[in-house]
Amino acid sequence: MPELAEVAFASKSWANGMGHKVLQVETLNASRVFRDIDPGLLKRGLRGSDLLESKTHGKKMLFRFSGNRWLGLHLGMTGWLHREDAEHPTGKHDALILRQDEQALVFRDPRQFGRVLYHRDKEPPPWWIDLPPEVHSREFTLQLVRSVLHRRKRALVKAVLLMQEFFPGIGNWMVDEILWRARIHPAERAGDLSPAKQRALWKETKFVAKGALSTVGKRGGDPPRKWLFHVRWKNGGKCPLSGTALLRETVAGRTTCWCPSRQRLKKS
DNA sequence: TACAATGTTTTAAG
DNA sequence: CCTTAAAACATTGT
Repeated sequence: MPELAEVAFASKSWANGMGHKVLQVETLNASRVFRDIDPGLLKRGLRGSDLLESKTHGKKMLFRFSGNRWLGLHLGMTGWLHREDAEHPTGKHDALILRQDEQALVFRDPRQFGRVLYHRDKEPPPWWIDLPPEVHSREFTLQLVRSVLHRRKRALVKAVLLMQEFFPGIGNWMVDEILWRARIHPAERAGDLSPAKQRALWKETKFVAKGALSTVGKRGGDPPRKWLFHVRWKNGGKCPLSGTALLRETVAGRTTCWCPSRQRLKKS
């Protein structure tokens, strides 16, 4: 589920826990989400500390606790945050539970592609510095997009949009939404895009990111009505703009949906 | 049964 | 060393 806006929304599930002490920590030690850290260290580190602040960047989440403790989370493919009752019984896929007075803050991830990081230091963790500009920020410039498309000129544009070091937070459905709006075929080579298409890619990336954040990011649920999102998940959909039957095929290893009349592949 | 699922990392090859 | 493509990871639902 989680791309840019879903991550922003999910992080709010723990908002009620801000300013409250963590009384107990439970970790599902066998879960692959702990592949980078010792869950025992995390457990001892967070017990007794206060949850102070949360941030997101792309698909990454960072939680700051008292005592110079930091928790990093990535939701992977099936991860999500939940706020449960204080008496919440530990579930099968509850990888991490922070138990507070009034509630239990849960990180649940059945498929375990998510990730838990822990850091203890006055300064933010090393994995939270030197992050690329958010795609909805002023620093995400046309010039930056052009240089990325040039550096990855032989790769398919679909694959390039999925690279988190350049387009943090953009995931599979957002790429399809962006390319559909920009009228770019997903299997086009990044270096083959005309200057006009490069600009369209930049502009629609910002549009989709901001649009998703102001809808999905605020209230959860779905993006606006006329978006490709609503028709991209199964075969038989029609383009909301042209009415053409949409195509669904694997491009760059991911299921991809596009409109063959709006998004044409330049013949080589 | 077999395949696909809103993601990253590792491995291999060029 | 850089770039690109494919496999791997683990579970659930259709």
